[in-house]
Amino acid sequence: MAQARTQEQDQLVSSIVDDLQDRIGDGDIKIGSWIRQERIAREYGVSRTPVREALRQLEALGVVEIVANRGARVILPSLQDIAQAFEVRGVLEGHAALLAARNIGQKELDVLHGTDALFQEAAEMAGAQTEEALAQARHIWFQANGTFHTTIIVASGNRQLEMSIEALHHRIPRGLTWTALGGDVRLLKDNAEEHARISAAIEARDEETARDLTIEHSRRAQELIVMRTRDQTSSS
Amino acid sequence: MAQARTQEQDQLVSSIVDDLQDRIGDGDIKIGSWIRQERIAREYGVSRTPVREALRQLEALGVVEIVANRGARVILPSLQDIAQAFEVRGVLEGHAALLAARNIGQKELDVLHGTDALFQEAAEMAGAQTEEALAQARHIWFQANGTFHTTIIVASGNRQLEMSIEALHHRIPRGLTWTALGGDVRLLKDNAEEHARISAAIEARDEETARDLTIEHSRRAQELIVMRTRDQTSSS
DNA sequence: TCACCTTGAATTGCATCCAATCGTAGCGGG
DNA sequence: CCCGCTACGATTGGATGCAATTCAAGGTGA
Repeated sequence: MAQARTQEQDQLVSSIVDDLQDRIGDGDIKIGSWIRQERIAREYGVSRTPVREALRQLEALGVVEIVANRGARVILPSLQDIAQAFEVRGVLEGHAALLAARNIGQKELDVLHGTDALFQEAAEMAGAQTEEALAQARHIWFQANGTFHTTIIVASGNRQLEMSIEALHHRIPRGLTWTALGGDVRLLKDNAEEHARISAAIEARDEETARDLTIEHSRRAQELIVMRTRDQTSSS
Repeated sequence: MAQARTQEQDQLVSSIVDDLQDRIGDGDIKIGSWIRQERIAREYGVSRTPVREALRQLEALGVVEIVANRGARVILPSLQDIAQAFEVRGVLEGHAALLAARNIGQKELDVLHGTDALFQEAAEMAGAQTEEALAQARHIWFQANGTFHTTIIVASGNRQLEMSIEALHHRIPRGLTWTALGGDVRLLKDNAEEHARISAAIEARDEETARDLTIEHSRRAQELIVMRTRDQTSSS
């Protein structure tokens, strides 16, 4: 096992970082919980050294906080943190959409339009209301949403913008938007509509509209999340 | 020596990170140069272990790149990277200015206006053209510029925005704007004027103007830097 | 009963050690 | 003279060991 590692060269640390990030994103590692070096090291079959380096990176990324002599804990953002992150996200992705409207190529436009159908499909599938259909709708929506935003950001052609947005995303739990949409067909249809309108504005090379719609899109998600979180915390 | 360390608790790694960042920012460690773990470790009187963790953090911060089995190198951003970073910076700080216009308090407003005189002073001092006066002008300008931007960002009240901007700043060499201004009295006066206009817009609670002026301010700095860099590289 | 102290398991922080890798200088064959 | 190969120094990558710290449980005395 240690031998296989010599193949992977160094990417050991980065692969641990990526994997931990995924596990945190997927909820496998709970928000606010402690991450034990020894445990992670055993899971990956390595010593604590690379694990510690990975945790340091996650700290710099804003994913965990390291408390002296206590260890690393997954950061638990407050509702205000999340709301503010969505505001920044709107500004950044809005600008990405503006640039995308200017710079996007036909190929990427096709990819963008390809997601339209997926968003529709997810919305309709959620109508079935069965556990299974919802899970599948969730999967499709995630796929489409990821592709949609990534495509726009890459199409913007601004790598610094890309990095800033990515860093921001790492600081907020994944899947919040989907949770806020809550499988509500009405909301999902609206969501699909918003995406389609943004695509259209980009295709029409209407930079300002693409930006404004994206900001609005982010703000809507933010409001849903805030509302939903308030409901949950007040009803529990 | 190792005993003294037990006092400092853990902040060892973070203090190394901060210090290295400063040294890179000040040009003490050159852009594009390699950072040798052993050397840094000796300088701080520690082993390589905490140094490596610090370097991992700097990697995550986008300050250095770590090449497998070769070490850490201070990232050398291309002119395009810098231009794009300034564009993003304009968008982010523009939004910060907008929020600041909404949320700033009297105390912070005073701080902001306090910088007006400093910018003026720096501009006039640069007129002397002596080596000494320039160095002092540089110092005053840096002080004022740091205070100005920090105040606006903090006054925005959005911590995620603050973090995003800070992260962005770490990715571009410091002092570029000053270099681009090049001690030119005319440019420095313009620069002072721009700052004053932004302050005024914020005080007047004119959110959109504050934002637009800030974006324009960033764009102007970007253009100066691009021009100046082009000149330097073509004339050498 | 309760405050306070002690003790020990769990865990982290750092140092040290060894293996793996890279770049280069030197060497020999063509 | 040049190309390729090898050996070696410099350096990094990861494992291990040990001291320091934290937290909690148990014990002691008033």
